Amino acid sequence: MSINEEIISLLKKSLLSATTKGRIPEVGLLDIQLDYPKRQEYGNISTNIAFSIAKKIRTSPYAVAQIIIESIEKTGGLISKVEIAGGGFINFWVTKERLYQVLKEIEEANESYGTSNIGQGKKVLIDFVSANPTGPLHVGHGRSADYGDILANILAFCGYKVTREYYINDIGTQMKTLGESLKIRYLQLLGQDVQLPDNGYKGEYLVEIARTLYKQKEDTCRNEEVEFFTNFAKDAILEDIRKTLIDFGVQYDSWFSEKELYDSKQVDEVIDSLKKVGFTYESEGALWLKTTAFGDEKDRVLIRQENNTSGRREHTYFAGDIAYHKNKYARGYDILINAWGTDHHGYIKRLEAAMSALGYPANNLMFLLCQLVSLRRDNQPVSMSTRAGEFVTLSELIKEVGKDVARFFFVMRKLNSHLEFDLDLAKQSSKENPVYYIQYVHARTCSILAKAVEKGLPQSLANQANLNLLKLDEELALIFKLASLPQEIINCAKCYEPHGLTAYLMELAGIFHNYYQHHRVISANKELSQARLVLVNAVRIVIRNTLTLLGVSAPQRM
RNA sequence: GCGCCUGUAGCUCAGUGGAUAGAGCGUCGGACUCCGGAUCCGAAUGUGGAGGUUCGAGUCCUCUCAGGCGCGCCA
Repeated sequence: MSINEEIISLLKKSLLSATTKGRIPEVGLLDIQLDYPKRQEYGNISTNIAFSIAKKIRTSPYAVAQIIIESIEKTGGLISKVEIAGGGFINFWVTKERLYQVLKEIEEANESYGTSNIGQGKKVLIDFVSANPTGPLHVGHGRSADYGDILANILAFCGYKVTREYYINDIGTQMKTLGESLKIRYLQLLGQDVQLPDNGYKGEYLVEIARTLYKQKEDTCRNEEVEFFTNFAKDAILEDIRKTLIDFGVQYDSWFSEKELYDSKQVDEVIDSLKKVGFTYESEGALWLKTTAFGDEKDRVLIRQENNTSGRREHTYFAGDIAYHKNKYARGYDILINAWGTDHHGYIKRLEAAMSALGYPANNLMFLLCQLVSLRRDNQPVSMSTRAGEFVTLSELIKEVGKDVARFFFVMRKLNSHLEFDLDLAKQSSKENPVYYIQYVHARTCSILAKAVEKGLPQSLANQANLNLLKLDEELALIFKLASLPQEIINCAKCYEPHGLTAYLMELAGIFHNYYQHHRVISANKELSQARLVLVNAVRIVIRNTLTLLGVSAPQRM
């Protein structure tokens, strides 16, 4: 049990004892909130439980707090002091002995320190990035990729069974346009005077793909159908996307093709199901879904009006997406997470409506919207147009600032905030750059541990060292910070927000650097050195585990 | 026009309805015979505006101002 769990358990026992003795009326189930106070004089952990109880039974928070702490068990070696402050806050101080125990736990758990089981094996599908294969990933996709991957890491750490999935929109109007655009680029290479239409893909990358095609097949493709070019472009672009994501440290468990949903008739089937439940109708030559029945602003089209040029009735993207989500449910996931760009927010209602129409529970279908990213260089916003000399692709960003920096910067902000990526700061290799500041702690701890070996100090194991020697305030604060990692991770998992971990790392790094600056780890006092080496090793493990969750490397030397 | 999101320090942003609102950058001033100076210590600056709910509001509600995004039989 973690320290937080132990305190919650103490509080529950205390409340139970107080209510059975009739000192506090029965108040029903309470969600006990613990907090890490900002000020040292408020202890290690505090709770506002007395305020919530006082509100329900209309009495003073101070009186309730008084009763609670009188009923609290003070044996058990967890708490050294309990106080009431600020009119009803209950503040706890954790014993040194319990903190030393944490050092042992960290050493023993090693790579798995920070894990928990709040997920209880529930299956989660995270669908993220899923950019159309019509061009390279840009920096906005980078943020989604970073977010989705880190969220997946965190949920896995918390005991969920996680699948990372990329949904490929490999069919439909855009794919056709892509094929047409490539064909024109190819024919241009052959010297033909043909121009891209206004809606064509104008990016330089398609010219390069045309060159690749020419290298492979020379001029033998001039009479191929558009579909041939679509496939060639799609494969080349998907390969580029995959490679960029791997360079970024993001690996998917599953790549899901929209086209296969059509080929295997799953789209037709889901439309039949929707017809059967009576939520569809024909109008103006199209098939509509009555999403307004579920709170959408207007009804949405599933199958489009007959197209003049193709003479066919084509499905909308929406139709495919309904089949896709039905398929996700059918695969037995408990939680479906869609990490989308904020520009898709208008689309959420209609998809929820469709799933409700099919009878699926809406509450385990999550939409997490990722706000836009802007770049800043030389204190100026960088234009996001594809003008020459100004990068916009994720791949270029990785080349310029490095994977570690890019990943850390993308996750520093709350998902819902606009993110301004400061390239100048990102490229500084000094303390100004938070990534190096944190990685430096890891390198430093490794270096200290190596120095200890060099000096012939025996291998320091927590259960062999005399940890009682760690009694400085800085040391106890450092250990307490290490002790709070599992709870920090749980908090991130509960609200699907990983950015708290960057703040955690900054704080931990600050405490450590300060400690290091003022106290020698390895000194003439061998026993003390041993104890401090255990602490340093624990810091190393916590920094490494947290950076790993963030997809950032933990270098031993820098 | 309608809908969603965002307004917190000079800049970029944290901040589960709780205690004296924090961090990084930038600015200014300091610290090294040492286990890594890619480090450390110190200083200044405040919630867009108006009401309301509450014992308590940056956080919840209403209005207002400013910015972003969306409002296709595109995806």
